[in-house]
Amino acid sequence: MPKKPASKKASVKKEPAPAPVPPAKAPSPPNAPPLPMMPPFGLVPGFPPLIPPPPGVDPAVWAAAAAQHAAQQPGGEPKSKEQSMKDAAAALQSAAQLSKRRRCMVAVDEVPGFVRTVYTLLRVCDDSIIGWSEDGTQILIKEPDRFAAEVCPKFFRHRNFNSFTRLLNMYQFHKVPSVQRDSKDVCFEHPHFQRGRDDLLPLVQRKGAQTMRDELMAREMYARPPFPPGSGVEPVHAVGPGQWTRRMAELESDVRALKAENERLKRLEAEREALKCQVRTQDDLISLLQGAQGNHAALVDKSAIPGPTSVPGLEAAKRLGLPPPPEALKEALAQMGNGPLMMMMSMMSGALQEGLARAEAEAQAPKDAAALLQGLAASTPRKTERSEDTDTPVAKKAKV
Amino acid sequence: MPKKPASKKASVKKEPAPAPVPPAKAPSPPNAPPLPMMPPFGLVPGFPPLIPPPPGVDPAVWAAAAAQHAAQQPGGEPKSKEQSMKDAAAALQSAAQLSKRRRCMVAVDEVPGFVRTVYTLLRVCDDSIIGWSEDGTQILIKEPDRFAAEVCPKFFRHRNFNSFTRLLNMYQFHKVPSVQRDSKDVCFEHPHFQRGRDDLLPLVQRKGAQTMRDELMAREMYARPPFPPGSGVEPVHAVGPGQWTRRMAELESDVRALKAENERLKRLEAEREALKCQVRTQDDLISLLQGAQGNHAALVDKSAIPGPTSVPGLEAAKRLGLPPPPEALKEALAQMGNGPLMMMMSMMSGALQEGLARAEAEAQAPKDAAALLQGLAASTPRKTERSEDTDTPVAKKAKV
Amino acid sequence: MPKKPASKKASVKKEPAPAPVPPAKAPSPPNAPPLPMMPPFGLVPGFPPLIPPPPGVDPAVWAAAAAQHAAQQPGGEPKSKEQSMKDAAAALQSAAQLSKRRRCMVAVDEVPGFVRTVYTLLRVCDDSIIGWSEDGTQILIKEPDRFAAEVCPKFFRHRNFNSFTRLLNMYQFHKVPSVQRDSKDVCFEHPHFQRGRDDLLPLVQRKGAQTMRDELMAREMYARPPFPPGSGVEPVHAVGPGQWTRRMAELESDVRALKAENERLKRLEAEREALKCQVRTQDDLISLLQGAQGNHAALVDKSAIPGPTSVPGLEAAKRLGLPPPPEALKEALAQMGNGPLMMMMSMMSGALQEGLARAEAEAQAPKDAAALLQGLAASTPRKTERSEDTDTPVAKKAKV
DNA sequence: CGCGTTCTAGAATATTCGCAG
DNA sequence: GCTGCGAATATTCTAGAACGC
Repeated sequence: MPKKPASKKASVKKEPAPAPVPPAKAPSPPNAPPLPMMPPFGLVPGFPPLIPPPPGVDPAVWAAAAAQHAAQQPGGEPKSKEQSMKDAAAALQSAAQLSKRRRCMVAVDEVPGFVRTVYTLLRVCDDSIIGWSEDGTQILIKEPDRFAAEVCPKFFRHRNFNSFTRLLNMYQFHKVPSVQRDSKDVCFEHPHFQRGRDDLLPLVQRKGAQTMRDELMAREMYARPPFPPGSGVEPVHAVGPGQWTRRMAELESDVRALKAENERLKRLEAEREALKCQVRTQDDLISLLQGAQGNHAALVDKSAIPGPTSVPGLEAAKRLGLPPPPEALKEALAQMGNGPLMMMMSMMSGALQEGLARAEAEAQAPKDAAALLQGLAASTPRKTERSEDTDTPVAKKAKV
Repeated sequence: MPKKPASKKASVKKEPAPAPVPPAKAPSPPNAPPLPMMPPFGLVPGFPPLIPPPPGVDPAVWAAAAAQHAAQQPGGEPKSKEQSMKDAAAALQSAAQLSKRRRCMVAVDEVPGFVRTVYTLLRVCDDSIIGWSEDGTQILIKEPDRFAAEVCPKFFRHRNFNSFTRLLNMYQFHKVPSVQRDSKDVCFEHPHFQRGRDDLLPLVQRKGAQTMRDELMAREMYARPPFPPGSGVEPVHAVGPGQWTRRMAELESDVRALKAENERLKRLEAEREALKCQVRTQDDLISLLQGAQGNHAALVDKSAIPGPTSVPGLEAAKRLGLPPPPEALKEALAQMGNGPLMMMMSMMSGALQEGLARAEAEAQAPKDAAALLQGLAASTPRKTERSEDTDTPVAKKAKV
Repeated sequence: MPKKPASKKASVKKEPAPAPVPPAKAPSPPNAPPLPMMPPFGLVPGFPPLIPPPPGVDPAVWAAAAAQHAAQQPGGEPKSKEQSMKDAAAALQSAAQLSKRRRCMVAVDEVPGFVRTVYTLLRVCDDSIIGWSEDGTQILIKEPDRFAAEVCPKFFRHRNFNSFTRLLNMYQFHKVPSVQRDSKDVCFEHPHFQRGRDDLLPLVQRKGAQTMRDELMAREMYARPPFPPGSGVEPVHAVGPGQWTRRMAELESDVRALKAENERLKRLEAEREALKCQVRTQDDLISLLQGAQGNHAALVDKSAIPGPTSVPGLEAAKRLGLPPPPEALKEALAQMGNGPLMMMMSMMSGALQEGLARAEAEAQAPKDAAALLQGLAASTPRKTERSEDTDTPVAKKAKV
């Protein structure tokens, strides 16, 4: 697995001014050495030193510890615990994130962020709130309330004790029933989570983590599934192993077909896109016609319809904050009596009738009819294989 | 699925001190009524009132709005915006959580917490940072930086603009590219997220919402092919379907789903095809109307419209000055009994008659016509299988 | 893998104009020469010198740096940072382009343009905005906002921080979460991107770069997972160990793509649905217009338009006993050469025939005409390849 | 074809709620 | 009762995909 141990320690300096999470108040003395480079672990007073030579330690984690250490360096004065916790929390935040994000199919020996966070948390928090059990195999939250209110928000994005326990459970910690009935302290443990044993931390893994899962699974499964593309094996247990080859082939075939199909759909989709534009344009046109109807002079200039987006009526409706009721238009149209169209129609009908009358009047001559007929006959059939096509609709309408 | 909308309001109080996310400083005025219950909506100044009787409104949300309202009640003085935002944020925090959590297989008309949060956020936040677009259809984040730094932590558990956008995308919002290149403002929209339309909010749903979950799950479960591994072989490491088995199963499941999906799409495609025809017909009609109208007002020619409005045949006909390529119309006509068109045509028949009549009048050479006719008839290849077909219509009409 | 670090320096001179290496004059201004340097590299104060003989350095880049350096020579006064950055950006612009174009199937040791740009950027930009981490292993963007607004446009074609990070990710940089939760500074790192180590830059390659192609391929092939179990089977089809892996990967990739595609199509389908509604509405509108036209008062009831099948207009027309065949747009129509109309007219030929026939009937020579007609129709050339013959007369007449 | 820019989605972890044993 | 877990959303980092050059 690819690991990048190099440059790890260096990254410690990454946190120039750890300036922990919350306050901006003098995170670190300006003149103070930015970040002492010495091995950062094992410096928290009262706690066993972390293994000095971090073997497979994630650089970020190392950095976190360093940051915390640095924060404590100046002096263990007032903020001692306070500030150190803050710093540690901050450092951990990033460390956790780092290791996690980077993970994705990580090496098996990676320490989950949460685990690291809790581990650090135990070192920097006030013992009156949370700490190790005497034997160093359990976590003892003595004051759950304070822990939730004061500690949680510094290390997590919440202030609920339940959220903390949820994650503990997620990482396979288990609650240890308190001996005393009334005591409010809570106790958790994990076989591989022990004081001073951060070498075991990588074994504390999330429930559904695929960290090594894949590898293990694969190895476990061993290549059972992809059973050798038919050799002489399938026949034996026809149902079983040979299945794989067949399934594989089917899958590939299906995928090929689907791809082709989708290709076709995509093409059609493009066509649809054009259709959309067309509809939009029609919409504009209709609006225009309607507008012209209402006001002969005020014709909407089409040039005013720059893009496909502007649909006069719609825009107006939008601006008015109206629910877009298409009926409104229709109603309005109905009420206002359609000017242009009606005009046009009436005009047409008038002219037609007139023309017809005239034609009739003039139609005394059969020869004329013949001439007409000629033209007619010539034009009618037009390469239509089945003339019904041409005639039928017309005929029907004519009858009406 | 079981719904228990009742008891919502009560649960609001579940968060004793919502104490918003960040600091512990005075989460809410000690004396202020925790959560006034009166109808809370429509009180934010400057924004259109929400519909008074919330139809599908989640009780928790209602409570949240109430809280926000209450916060503003005391006085609109200094912290007006400030404090109101804070309170709203706090209330929303819990409300959102509540409504969401409670959801689990929710009814479709529930409003996701995030959506409600954003909606409220838009009412209480400084307009110089974030607000509605003019027409109320878009979210306009005018100052993303300030939004991330100041607003986000009040309504969410983070201060990253990206996290905000991620969720917007999750809820199917889409970014609207800014017109100006240099402007840093960001714009998002969702078809059902509009100002003053909280009745539409239930339609804004998360991507993988469980609404469909059931269906998917069922389908996937139903087709559980993943179990093919040899019968007698796997038991050994029956630990779990390994990598390969799992991947294979997933693949097959996916392919199945895709097939079904494509099937559906294909069906819809057919529908689309009909739509196209309809549009084409409409286009022709509009052209016609336009042309008629053109007499009066000289309307802009449709060809001036940028979009792909052209109906191949029609456009071509226009440009060529017309030799009639009627197939397009015919097809459309044939495929869809289009009322308007038929009407049009019937009406036009008159015009044609007139035109013919005139032609007749101009036809001074009857004999020529007759001769031509004769010649034509004589020379014409007789290969017409059913000449009646051709004649019939004419005959019929003649009878009329 | 083939590496050709050698010959690089030589190639430097390849770029003649760039005023390469030796802007000898005033190598370093008195106080703080931003970028003094003879051989352009390795002179930045406070930073370890770049390796004088740039091994994998692209000539163009080298030239770019030189150019930038030269530009600064005159004086490192006011614009020092400002101008230098500008120049560097400009130089890089071209350099990047050049080197890239030149590349194509690059050698493995080429430095991608973006990488070089960032590397340079780190030298010339204001440290308060972006800079190296203390240990020189990470990029620290202290003010993302300013970086996006001020620096980005100088080195890239955008001003979005996200675009920058996208590329960083593309080149396998990883984000290092900020220590402070509230701090807005962003930190990225790449194992081979370190201060003063431009000899490592060639190792910073784009994700899909062909450089690694080989390695990846090899590794994947190598990881012949599905194949382990079979005992005596593999040998048979030992064609390729990675066969199964590859096929599987391809399948999965395909399925992913198909899923995404279908997702898109589904979305579009929804859009289409809206389109359908729109079309329907338009249809109604057109019907309405027409109806109004034919009869001012008799508006078709919308409720009567259930589906696309109903033909309101026609029905109305029927019921109203539409005024016969209307119109005569004659000259108007003829003049404006209206395509659709002409088309219509041609299609109306049937109706025309009828009208003519009727006229004829009323005329004095019914039978003659009828006879002629019949003969004509029967003999009429159906499916005449050249419809012009047929159509022309009619068209001509109509136009007249 | 490749790269850069943009928008969106994937993938892993974190936080919350509710249920079951 | 209360621990452990499923399931949904939230947050973060990274990758996919479309488009322009």
